[in-house]
Amino acid sequence: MSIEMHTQRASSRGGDPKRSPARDLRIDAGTVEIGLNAAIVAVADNEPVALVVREEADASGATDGLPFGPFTPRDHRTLESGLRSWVNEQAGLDLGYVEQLYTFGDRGRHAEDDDTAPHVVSIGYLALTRVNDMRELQRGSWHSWYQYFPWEDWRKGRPPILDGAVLPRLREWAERPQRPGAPPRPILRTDRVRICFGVDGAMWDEEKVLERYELLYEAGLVGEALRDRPEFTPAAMTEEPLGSGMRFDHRRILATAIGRVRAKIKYRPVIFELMPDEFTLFELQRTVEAILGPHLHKQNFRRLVESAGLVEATGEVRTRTGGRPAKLFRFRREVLLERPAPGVRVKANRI
Amino acid sequence: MSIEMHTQRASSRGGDPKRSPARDLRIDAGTVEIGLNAAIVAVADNEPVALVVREEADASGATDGLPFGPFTPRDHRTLESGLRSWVNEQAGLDLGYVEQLYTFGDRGRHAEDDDTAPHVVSIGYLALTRVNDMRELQRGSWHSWYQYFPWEDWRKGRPPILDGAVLPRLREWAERPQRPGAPPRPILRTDRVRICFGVDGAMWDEEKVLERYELLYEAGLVGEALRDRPEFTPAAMTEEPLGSGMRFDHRRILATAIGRVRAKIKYRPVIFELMPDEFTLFELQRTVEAILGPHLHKQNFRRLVESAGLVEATGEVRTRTGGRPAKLFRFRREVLLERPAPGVRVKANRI
DNA sequence: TTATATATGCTCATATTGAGCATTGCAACC
DNA sequence: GGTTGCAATGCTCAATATGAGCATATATAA
Repeated sequence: MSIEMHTQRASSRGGDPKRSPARDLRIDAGTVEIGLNAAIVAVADNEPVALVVREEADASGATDGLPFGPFTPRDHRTLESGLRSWVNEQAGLDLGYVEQLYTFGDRGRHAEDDDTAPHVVSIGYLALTRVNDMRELQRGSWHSWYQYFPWEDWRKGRPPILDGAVLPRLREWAERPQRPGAPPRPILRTDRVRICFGVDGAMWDEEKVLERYELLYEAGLVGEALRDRPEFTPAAMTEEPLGSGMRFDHRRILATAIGRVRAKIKYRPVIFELMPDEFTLFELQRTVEAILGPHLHKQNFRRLVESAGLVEATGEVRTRTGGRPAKLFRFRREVLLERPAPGVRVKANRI
Repeated sequence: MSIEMHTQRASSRGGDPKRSPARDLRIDAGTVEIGLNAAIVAVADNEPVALVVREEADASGATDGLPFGPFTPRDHRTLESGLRSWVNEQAGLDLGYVEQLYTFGDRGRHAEDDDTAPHVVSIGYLALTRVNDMRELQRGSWHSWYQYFPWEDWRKGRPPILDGAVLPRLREWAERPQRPGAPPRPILRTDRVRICFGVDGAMWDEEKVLERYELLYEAGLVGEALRDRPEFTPAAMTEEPLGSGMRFDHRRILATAIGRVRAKIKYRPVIFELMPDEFTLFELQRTVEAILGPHLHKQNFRRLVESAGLVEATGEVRTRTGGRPAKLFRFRREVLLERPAPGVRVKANRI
């Protein structure tokens, strides 16, 4: 490949005919199919959920996946409008808050089985929605995201699966001797386990969802690794894979989405995309904790939220809270027009 | 489009022959070309620079662009390895730190002129590199990024172009009356100008580089708008476009890159990707200021950097600083193995 | 009526941050 | 050789922000 690649686009547009060979090469080797993938997230009853569609099982037996569809530039001017349009068609859901997550180009080796099949590039999106908007779904259902990532669920304290399965098996993998003659690893496996899973003095960082999933994938402990990589034959995997698997690379996209939400609510007021119009401060706190883990001091949380000007009292109260009635609040949309609108700036890593 | 889009990928792999019409439709309408675009950033002599290649002029007269090439899945397993490989071929540069920025699907209307041309989706990448690594570039040269965004250069105080040209023309655009019968705007133009450009009591947020560029694009004040949108004829644009233009959507990608670097150095130690092995704390501060703007308190900056454990003294000193000799420091790589490695946590928005 | 549970207001010790003064040590100049 | 200028470095102090807990208010349920 010695052609001047960065001039190709110019030649295809500028109409310089003598460059057509380059253009043919490009179409031949460079054409791919774009898949738009949506991690559509809500919180219902203090349970964070994602919209999941169930299809025929893949090679690993996974039936669940995220809603997705191709990007058809003929029909949609932008990627995001394409996504909104087919989520609306498929699920009957009008997305509100949408943000792009990441573009994944490698789908694991299974995608290269058929050399003539077009390569697929997945663009992952995060959408946040309210339970009110959840009616009339044509297909798909809402699943707790912790079903796919049980080690991420710290709402009842440290999840037992960590010490029961995840860490022992990761340690075995980390201490497995290297093949003789293999190059030394730039970062030790034990260090990677320590940083990702917060052991040996390191802290658990709830935002490292993707890093943890990818480490488990590399260690062959999740179903997708079994499916994608020949060295992990079913025989080699005598124990249960960790968490429910998903088709394609959808669990990776969901992991990216969870990590992004966890990071973003701390510095942008996106938590309110998940709340009904009116709510009590404790309901707001419970929603934050459903996403981050339950480590918030109640009084300080209200001080934080109120002093940042994120909410205003409606004047109403909610009774039947189990105790004293709670004032109702609504999101102060004006903060979006003020200084860089803050999120609920709860400190990361207080676990 | 009422087909079940999210099953298509399954059918193309699972081999359900009766679905081939859907597959044909997809290939016909859904195939695109992937362009990998690199914003390769360095800081030389306290000037933040990006690698720019110069080609034939486009419709707006722009000759500068970012290095880019197509993604050829046949040759490269991942998007990032594709990027690294052709940056190496084209520019003779071995990239170190690379991170994906954003995937842009709409290139403005000029891309739809030729209906048979494949649609291009641009995946933007940010790469950080050192001046030492800058030798032996086969093509391209380093340009100050403020050449393309003069309103972002606060190193000598508030840039004059803001009050001299940018804001007057934006205000004229914001106050221009709407066409009768047009739907009311969800956010007022004046509010958008206020938030993006920090006027009327709002604060200048140095991270909103992309938002500012896109507002100027929408207002028809940058060359690319002239090129892409028929309503901005050259006749309608009697004044100079703002900043140097770039080909395709490359200035948008560079804007994304600048905003990302400015945000990221505050919470991850990526600034050291731009530093030589040994440096004084003031050199480090100057590099941060080249990127963010010059608003750092020298003593507090050292306290911050040293107490975060980001650096360690080498034991050497640098003389000829103009005053007392300065201790030399190096990056403590170990922080990457400690708690979530922090950046230089200078507060945003102190301007 | 009392027990109980939550809502909410308030205090206080501690950590972090912003700003400035004081001192040190090389280099250039007389 | 001393003096002066300049940047490096050390240190203080007030203002805020943060983490934790005590105290009180007001519902519902037994």
